Amino acid sequence: MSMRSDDQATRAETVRSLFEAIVTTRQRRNATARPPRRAGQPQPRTETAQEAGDGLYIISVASRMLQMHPQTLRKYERVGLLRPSRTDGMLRLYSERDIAKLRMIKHLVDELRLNLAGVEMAMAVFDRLSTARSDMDRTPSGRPRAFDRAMHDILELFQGRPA
Amino acid sequence: MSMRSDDQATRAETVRSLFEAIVTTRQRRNATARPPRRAGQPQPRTETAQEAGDGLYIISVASRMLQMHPQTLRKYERVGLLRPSRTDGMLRLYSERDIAKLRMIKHLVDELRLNLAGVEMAMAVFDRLSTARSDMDRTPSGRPRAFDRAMHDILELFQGRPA
DNA sequence: CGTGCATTGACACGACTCGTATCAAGTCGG
DNA sequence: CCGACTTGATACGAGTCGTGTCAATGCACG
Repeated sequence: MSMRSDDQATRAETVRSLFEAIVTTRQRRNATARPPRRAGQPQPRTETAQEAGDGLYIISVASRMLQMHPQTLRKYERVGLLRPSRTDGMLRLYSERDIAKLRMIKHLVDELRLNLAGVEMAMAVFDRLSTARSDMDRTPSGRPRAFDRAMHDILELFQGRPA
Repeated sequence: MSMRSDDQATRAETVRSLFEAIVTTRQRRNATARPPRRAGQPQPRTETAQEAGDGLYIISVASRMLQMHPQTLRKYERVGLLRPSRTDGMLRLYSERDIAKLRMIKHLVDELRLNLAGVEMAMAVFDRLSTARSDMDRTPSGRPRAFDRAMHDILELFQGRPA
């Protein structure tokens, strides 16, 4: 009882990083434009049609990474939970941030048993909270307003704002 | 199109009060112990089996007030969303606060299409937020801590805290 | 103190949601 | 140009949720 298995511990750690991943990815996207991809390297990667480089994955690769069915990924996009970019030929391209988001969705659905409406709500709440958090870090003087705005937004979410 | 029907307007007002009702009821419960029930009065109420007095309603009355099926109310209690008090004979007694909670649940299920797991999550988030709010009002000096604690709690909810 | 109506818990059924399987048509890269 | 992959659409099984029904029990009223 008092002993946590290693599996439990690592799973908890993974879960904790689900949400951090999304904000950090968002921050990185704003901060550094593109650090990797050294120019001199001759790109010895095999790079079949599977990979599009630079942290973009087509659906087969993404679904294998996430252990999720490709049709599930397509359905999530269909209901508006996600919007991966596309190639010219309309092939889906999942970014690292998309992957993190999908991992979070998978957790909310599989572990917490939320339906897709609940997932949408949870992600919206999370978004408002992390926005307030970063606003507070940026301008500590406006802390109360940030919280009040987040609370107001979340209350409106609960009240069924369509947008 | 540009004209909102009275029905829409009143419904929006009702929805806005759903959440307020819960906190105000909670506050009232803490503030004044029990103002009604004058001792000298001979209790001239007809009081069929329908009413238990003092803002307590048996299931048939509650379900009629809320336009919800009695079995639905029982199921909500069964899954842990609610815990109405009971008479000695195990009859359910729904308080005003229970009614407000049920109204909120009805909205989350019917309008926002959440499943019961989502309802539980939403109510827990709402609880953490309103707790933080009242903490902040009580001790303005500890504002940042209140927000951080609420955010931390909500994050843990998303991570699947069983309790 | 009995009689009739309401409530209790348990079970079952229909509608809906969600993940998955399948299909023909179109896309991609060698 | 060809084979492997992706696309959107459709269909099916499993699970959830609201509701209906049932026998047993509680409660108010005469």
